[in-house]
Amino acid sequence: MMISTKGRYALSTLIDIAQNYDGVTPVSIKEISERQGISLKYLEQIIALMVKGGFLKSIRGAKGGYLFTRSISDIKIGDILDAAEGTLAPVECVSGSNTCSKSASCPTFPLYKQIDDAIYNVVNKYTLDDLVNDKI
Amino acid sequence: MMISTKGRYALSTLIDIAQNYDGVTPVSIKEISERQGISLKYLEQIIALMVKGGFLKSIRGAKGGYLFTRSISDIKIGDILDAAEGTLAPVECVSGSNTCSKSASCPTFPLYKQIDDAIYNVVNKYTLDDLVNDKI
DNA sequence: AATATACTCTAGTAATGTGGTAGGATTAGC
DNA sequence: GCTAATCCTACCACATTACTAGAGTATATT
Repeated sequence: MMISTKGRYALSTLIDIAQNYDGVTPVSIKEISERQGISLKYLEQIIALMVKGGFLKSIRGAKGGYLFTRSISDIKIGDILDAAEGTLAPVECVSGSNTCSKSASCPTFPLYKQIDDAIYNVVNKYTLDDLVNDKI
Repeated sequence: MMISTKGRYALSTLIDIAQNYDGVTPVSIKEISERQGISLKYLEQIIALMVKGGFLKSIRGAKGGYLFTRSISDIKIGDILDAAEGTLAPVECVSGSNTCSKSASCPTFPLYKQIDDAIYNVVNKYTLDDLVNDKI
């Protein structure tokens, strides 16, 4: 399973916020936790990754919660999953910039690269808006 | 990393056998272990998966080793990786036959399904022969 | 027949990653 | 000042991964 609960909960959480934001009051972790059935404390950590990733901003204190920093049609699924999981690379040798030094002579490298490309091709094709509004 | 050492070693091992089989003497674990830099004992277990998967057959005793059961152009990469890893599914809900029961109403399911399809589309497009002879 | 070589099977184990839990500090609305 | 909420960091149980180890079985060669 290359996408752990972190990535899946992150996606579900952002979808939840998109669907439940009334336009005024920020969405609290407690609400999301109850609706999605995710432990409040674990969710805190996942949401922290989403804030760090720049998708959400927080409003502290009573009546606080989270809001999107920009339109959900500007947030790519691949960016969310990368922020939550670190990377979606199928093997380390094709992970981001640290491409393996022996790749030129490695008979398996082109395969791993194609798998990696295929995955990112899908997740970078869709935005959060596509998921929320069933455009996929 | 969705492809662990098991899957990677399995692939490298099969490629090694294809490249080093002289047409007469079976290829021994010891040889492969030395060439590929994989512990002999760990390799035993990985090769056992390849025998179980039907790609290799063993010749026991002195001068024994392993041979392919069929042409390497008839062995799909996806089948090798499935035999080694169990599954390549990115999330459990799209893994083989045990598709999630709530998939119809799940906003993320179509995404996971597309990722899964994209991965298998690549690994089922190539055979071991393609990797051995740089046709990829 | 003895020996060495090589596969077979099963158990154990260290290191790592996953999926949390816990507690307290900080901030802001009322 | 009380309460609701985020923030921060430490800790921990469990599962998986990546091996190591050892005893057993088969067979080619001498």
